[in-house]
Amino acid sequence: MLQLTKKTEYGLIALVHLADRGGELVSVREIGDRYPIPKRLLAEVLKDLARAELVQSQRGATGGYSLARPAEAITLGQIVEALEGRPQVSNCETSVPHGSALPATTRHSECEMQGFCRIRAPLHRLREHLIEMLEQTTLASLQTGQAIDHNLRPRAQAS
Amino acid sequence: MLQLTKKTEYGLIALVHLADRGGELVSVREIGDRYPIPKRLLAEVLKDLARAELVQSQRGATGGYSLARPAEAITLGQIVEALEGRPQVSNCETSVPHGSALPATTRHSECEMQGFCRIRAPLHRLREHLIEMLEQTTLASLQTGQAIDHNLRPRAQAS
DNA sequence: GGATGTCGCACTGTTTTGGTGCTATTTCGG
DNA sequence: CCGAAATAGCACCAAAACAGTGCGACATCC
Ligand code: SF4
Ligand code: SF4
Repeated sequence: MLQLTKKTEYGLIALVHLADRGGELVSVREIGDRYPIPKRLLAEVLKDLARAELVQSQRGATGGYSLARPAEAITLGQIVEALEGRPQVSNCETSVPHGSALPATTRHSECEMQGFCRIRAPLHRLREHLIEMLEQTTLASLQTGQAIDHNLRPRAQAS
Repeated sequence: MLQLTKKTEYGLIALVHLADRGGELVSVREIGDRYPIPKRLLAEVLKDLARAELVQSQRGATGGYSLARPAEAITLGQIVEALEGRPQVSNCETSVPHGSALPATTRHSECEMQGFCRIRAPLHRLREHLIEMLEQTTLASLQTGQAIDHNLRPRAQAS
């Protein structure tokens, strides 16, 4: 449905919270206590984020997570990729997330009409734009509330 | 996964094919014979498209479908909306497609933290941009192969 | 009146998503 | 040294969305 998953939303929330804390170690418990998110699932999300090296983890008591780099250097694109794989618009090619978690079962995905498909190229181009958009949205911009200003300039059939 | 459904792809293919035929009546059979799409499902798609008034239908023998307006006046946004509902990025608010086909079950969707959600606003803004992007892509631009030039202008954290 | 179409809607099988269980391992604090 | 508190890994389950089908009705041309 062209919609990001709950996992991604949870991840976003966690990351924003994490960003607020600066470089401090934050436990899953702390985040889970503040937002109505199943702690267990949240933990899973953080793990994925750690695998993608967007956050650093520290095990043991007093352990937790912290951002792996400044919020300005973490993009929505990276987050989405870590949590649900590279975004695709069409159904040709299936890329698995960064880490290792996803099953990568359906290896069929060989749409029989890739050769003569009229809509394939335009769709891919659309995808590029979408990715670009995600890439321009940093965690910092989410954090400060406002932002996201990738000016897309209206064109063609205006009125 | 931020990916459009097969139904939408089928719809796109059908519409492009339809656009090529100008204003002629084209039967589901004709399209189904040219592309490896389950005819039955294709029929379902065309019906949805008709409900959304993107195509006109003519019943009876020699009947079929034709574009309801010039290809330049049909946007990807309208197509997606007809086939899978208004695109959403976050999980608050669920809008049903135009017509009547979709079940519209999940009416819960009351995310408990709408009041104090930090990521909600930015996500909504992102959604607006996405919709704008879809709205700027016309069927004509898909048909001619090239196109899609909603200049999004890079900005913020460049290097 | 029959062939060829669309219409409508319900129904089923598969895949993805959302969420949980359980056990191991790491680390701190006393 | 021991136990509490935390992450790591991985498998499992339930519910929802998606992909596809069945079938009977209605419309139109010949
Ligand atoms: S080939 Fe055309 S139809 Fe098949 S998946 Fe790629 S885009 Fe969709
Ligand atoms: S409120 Fe925040 S978390 Fe809840 S759905 Fe809207 S965006 Fe996602």
